[in-house]
Parts: sequence; structure tokens; C-alpha cells
Amino acid sequence: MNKSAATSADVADLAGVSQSAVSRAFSPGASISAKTREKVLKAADALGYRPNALARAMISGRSRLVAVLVAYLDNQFYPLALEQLSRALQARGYQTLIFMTETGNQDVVVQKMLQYQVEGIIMLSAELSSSLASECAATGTPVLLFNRYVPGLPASSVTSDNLEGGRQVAHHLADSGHTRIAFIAGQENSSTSRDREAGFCKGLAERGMTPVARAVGGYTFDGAARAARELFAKPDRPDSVFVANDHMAFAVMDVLRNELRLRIPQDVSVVGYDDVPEASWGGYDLTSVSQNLGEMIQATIDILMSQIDRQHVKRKAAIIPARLVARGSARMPGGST
Amino acid sequence: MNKSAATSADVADLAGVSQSAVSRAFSPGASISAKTREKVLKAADALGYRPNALARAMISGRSRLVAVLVAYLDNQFYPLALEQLSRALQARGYQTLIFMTETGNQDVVVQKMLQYQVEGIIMLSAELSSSLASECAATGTPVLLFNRYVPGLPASSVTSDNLEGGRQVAHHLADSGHTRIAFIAGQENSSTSRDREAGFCKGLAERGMTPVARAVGGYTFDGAARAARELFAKPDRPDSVFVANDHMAFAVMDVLRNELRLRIPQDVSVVGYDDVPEASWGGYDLTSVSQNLGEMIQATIDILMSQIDRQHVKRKAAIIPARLVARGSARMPGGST
DNA sequence: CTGAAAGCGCTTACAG
DNA sequence: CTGAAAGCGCTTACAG
Repeated sequence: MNKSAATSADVADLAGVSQSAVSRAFSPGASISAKTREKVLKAADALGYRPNALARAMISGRSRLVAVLVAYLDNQFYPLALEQLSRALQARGYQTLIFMTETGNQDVVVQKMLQYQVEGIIMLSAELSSSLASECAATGTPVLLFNRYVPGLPASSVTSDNLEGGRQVAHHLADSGHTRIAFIAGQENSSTSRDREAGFCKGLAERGMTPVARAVGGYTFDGAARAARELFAKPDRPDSVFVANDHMAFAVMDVLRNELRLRIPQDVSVVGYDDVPEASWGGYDLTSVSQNLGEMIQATIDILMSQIDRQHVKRKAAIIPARLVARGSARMPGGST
Repeated sequence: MNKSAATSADVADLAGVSQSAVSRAFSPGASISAKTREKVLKAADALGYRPNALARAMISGRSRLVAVLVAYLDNQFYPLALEQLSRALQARGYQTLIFMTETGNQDVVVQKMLQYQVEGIIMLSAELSSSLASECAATGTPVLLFNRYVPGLPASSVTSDNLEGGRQVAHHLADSGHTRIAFIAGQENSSTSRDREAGFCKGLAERGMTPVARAVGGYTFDGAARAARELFAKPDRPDSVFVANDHMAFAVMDVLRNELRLRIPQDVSVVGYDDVPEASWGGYDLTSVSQNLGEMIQATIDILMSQIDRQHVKRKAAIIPARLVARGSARMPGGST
């Protein structure tokens, strides 16, 4: 669509060399003399030549494109992941093709990805059906689930240690004298919610306790608000709650403070998960579990690149350590607050 | 990189037609009989054929790719814009190639975009130098500045009516009995900050007032916190402040409430701009100016598509109405709060 | 090191 | 409506 962008043939003409020579001048490591390269570069500069990445992709069979499939970006964890993912990919010479999905059109979207010959697919806050996973596998395109895990699928995954994170939350709350501890789940079918809950229950069991109540927030702001009302608008309310992610925890805190007039943490302690930037803002000061985004990104890139380079063909699952960050929204062990 | 993906020639062989016929079967509107199309589709299905979008882009000269250049995603306004932009583009048959920039490497990044033959470029939270703008113009690639405006450049732009938005804030504060009104700027060289301030000063002037103080936050959380300390940690402090965007306003509120122990809005009124989701959260309940993201996206797509289709070659600047959303962080006109 | 040639997988005039 | 052929702009064996 360029008005008439210069091609390698144009450059070759001006430089008085073959078209192959021009190509070599732009391929690091190609066998070309310094003299020839210089001539080419000068001519290219004069013409404003830019190699056509699409043509290169076609002939070399390597698009240098990675697709990121995103369902939503309103939970701040995902934009930050996308930003860092994209930067890391760029640094490795790959470009990021972003696809937004909504329940229903996933199939169409994955077809588009494959049509663009992407070399890998990263699923961010998005589901992956098993049929799509095997379709990608059939084309040899590696798929990686970020912050999600699905046992049976031919897809790699990177998650934080949700089991251990949930366990730490349980200990934090139990050791601070809470006796009526509740849980608010995210999406019931997501591995993060299930694992965080499982670890949480395990941790409580280690203190001889069990959750006194449970509700489902579905990882949405409104869903979490409803769950909070369900759990706290009755006489024998919990004295603390672990919410499966920060995004929901903010909604829960809003309901507790502004609708139910409960004080945090004096009346109710709240703990979230993700440690998104807002968690440390003064308006919430939310105790949370930090996912170590940097390491998750690093693991993602490492796994994907090795799969693209065919060093690992098998799927791989990385689990990154998580750690609790204690703030003011939950009473502390040993403390009087 | 596919193990050996079926090509149109493979499908042609199986279907017993020419390769051109296969191509036609996948081009809406191409002249092909229903019978032939059916044969082709059946064969394609059997082979798991998927047209190669890169090859199509090469030969047709239309990549169906739009680049979005992003500087940062920590101000929630931008991820939401990116999400909606990407969905709108997808709906129009375009894919989004995302590029992260940081001051310095912008040149490299734009070169990459052009190499991928993108049909248009959208700048999100990113600067555009005039040399890059004219380079894009030279290739005939339309550039659109989202939420930014640079007079001299050969680039379209979509912004909210920042002048009018700032003016409304001035009236809101002046009419609520505030007498010492301050302003915290974003980046001094950004049109959004300048226009919001200009409108703000105009609105105050219409009430016979001028700002009593001014500081610069640079659109960052920490910068805004510093600006707040600068403005409010002295005896004769302002009784209200307009902060050039919500992201900074949250930091300002944190400093006012948690460091300086001032009550909002009783001691100080705070107003932001953007009306990001967090503004309506209970922890801040921030009075803000809503940018009408939906209309901004719509205008962006309309302008870009018409430029891509060569209906408009000239740059175009859309200004979308903005409106103040009054919440609890600022005392209201006529009210006792 | 260098050039001529083949070919990546398509679309699209051009004839029929 | 249909097919043979040209060509998009590159990379990469293959000879020299």
C-alpha cells in the first residue's frame, strides 16, 4: 500500500549489484564483503529502502509474529502482563499480534491467528477449548496459558504457586486471631481460583480450621460485590475473607465499608491475590499475594522460544513462587491492629 | 512453520479444480459457481486448509494490519482504549499489531511497523516526533494520535474536548464556593494537559478568578504525589485542586488523606480527568471528566478507515464532547457537602 | 564473495 | 464461470 516503496531490486539497480546481494546486506551473518554491503547500504539509504517483513516471512517460513489472545483488560494484572510480554517479545525480535476474544468467537479468532502464521500463541485471561488446543498442536504452533493451567491440554502454562499462595493467606489470617474465615471464589472452572482455594483450605486445616462461608464472585467487580453482600449481610458474619483476586477484593472492600459500614480491618480483614498496583494505593492498602510478574514473563518467553526453536516440543508447566505482602486491610499476626 | 500446512494447490488437486478456483472460493464476491465453491470447500475442509494471510497480503498489497504504538499501560485509560480499539479493528477485518515504546527506541519501532506493511498507525500514550510522522506520511501510511494532538504534524487525531472539560471543572469548583483553586499538570508538552489547563483557567476567569497555585505531576503516580506535597504542605494551602488526569488524582488523594491528614472533600476538593473505572470505586469516589471512550474509538476507526481507503487523504482532527461526573471527592455547587 | 534462478502461497488481469 | 500465467518481494541453495 506504500506509494511505491523501494524494493530490493531497486536498491540493487542503484548500487550496481545483484538483488541477492541486497538481501545479504540485510541478513546478519550472510556472506558478503564489507565493500558490497557498504554500497548496498548507501543505495538503500538513498532510496529509503526497508525490507518487507511479510515477504521475508513468506519465503523463510518464519513470521516472527506471536499472538496474544486476551479476554479482558479491566483487571490491571493483565494490561501489565501484556505490556511486559510485548516488550520481552520485541527484545527477542518478535512482534505481538493482539486478539480480543469474547465467549463464542474464540474459534474464529484462533483461525485468524493461524492464518497470519503466528509462531506461538499466548493465552491471557482467556479460555482455551480442547478442540482449539489440538488444532494448534496439529499445525505445530505452541500454545502457552498465562496465569492458567489446564491439565489435559497440549499447551504449556505459567502460573504463580497458587496453592502455596493460598496457604500463606490462610496462615496469615489464622495466626492473627481470626476465627470466622471466609472465601470468595473467582471463576469456578479456573485453575487459579481452584488452586488458591485448595491451598487456602489446606492452610486452614493445618491450623485446625475450615472456612466458615464461601461465595462466588466470578472474577468480576459486580459479581464480587454481590458475593460480599451474600456473605456479610447476615448476623453471624465472617471476621475475615480471602478474595481470589485483587480486582474482586476492591469491590468487596467497597461493599463492606460503604454499604455495610464495617471497618477494615477492625471489623473484617480482607486479603486479595495478584498485588496489582492499586493494592498498594492508600484508598485500599490491600494485603495481597504478589505473583512476581517479572519471573512469570521470563518463564513464558523462555518456554515459548524453546518450543518455537523446537528445542522442546513437549508442553512445559512453570510454577513461580508467590509471596504474601502484608498491608493494612488485614490484622497482622502478633499485632494489635 | 506448520508441519506442512495444506496450500491452495493441494486443495485444488483434491477438488479437481484449478488453484485460481480455490482462491475464488475464499474471496467473497469472486465470480465462481456454487457447485465449484462447494467442491472446493469440501476439499479444503478435508485438508484443514486455511488461507495464508501473509501471502494474501503480499499479492494484494493489503496487510489488514494496523499498528498500535503504546508507551505505557499503567493508566487504566489506555488498556481500556486498547481493548476497544482492538475489538473495533477486528470487527472491521483488521488485526492489531502492538508495539511498546520507550523514549529513545521510537525510531526502531516505527521502522518495524513499516516493515510489516501496516496500513495504519495509532499512537496511544506515545509521542510522535515530526521526523517519524513525515516518514510515515511519505510511505502513505496514515497516523492517528489518540488522546493527543500535535498541530504541525501530518497526523490525524482524536481527543476529548479538553478545553471544555477543563472549563466545566473550573465552574464546578468555583460555583461550590472554593476560593483557593490549584492545578496539577501532567506532561507540560502534552496537548491534553495544556488544553485542560487552558480551559480551566478560562473557566475560572469567567468567574473572576485565577488559580492560586500550580505544580507539575508529569502524568506519573509518584510525580503527582510530589506535586501534591509541594502544593499542600504549606500553611496557606489551596482548598481544591484540579488534577490533569485520574491516575495522578489518586496519588494526590493518597497524599492528602494519609500523609497530610486532610479530609476530602471537607478540607480539600479534588477533581480528576478521564473517569477511569477506579474513579467510581468507593475508595476514591472521584469527581472527574468523562472522556466518552466509545465515541473516541468510533471516531478513530472512522478516520483511519477512510484514510486507508483513500477517501480522505488529508489529516482530520476529531474532538469528542466530554462531561463532568460529579462524585464525592469535591464539594458540590449549592450543596452543603 | 557473488549472481542467476527457483520458489514461498497467494490474487488477479487475461483469454476463452 | 474457469484456467494458465504472471507477479508480490523476498531468501536460499547452487554454481562459479
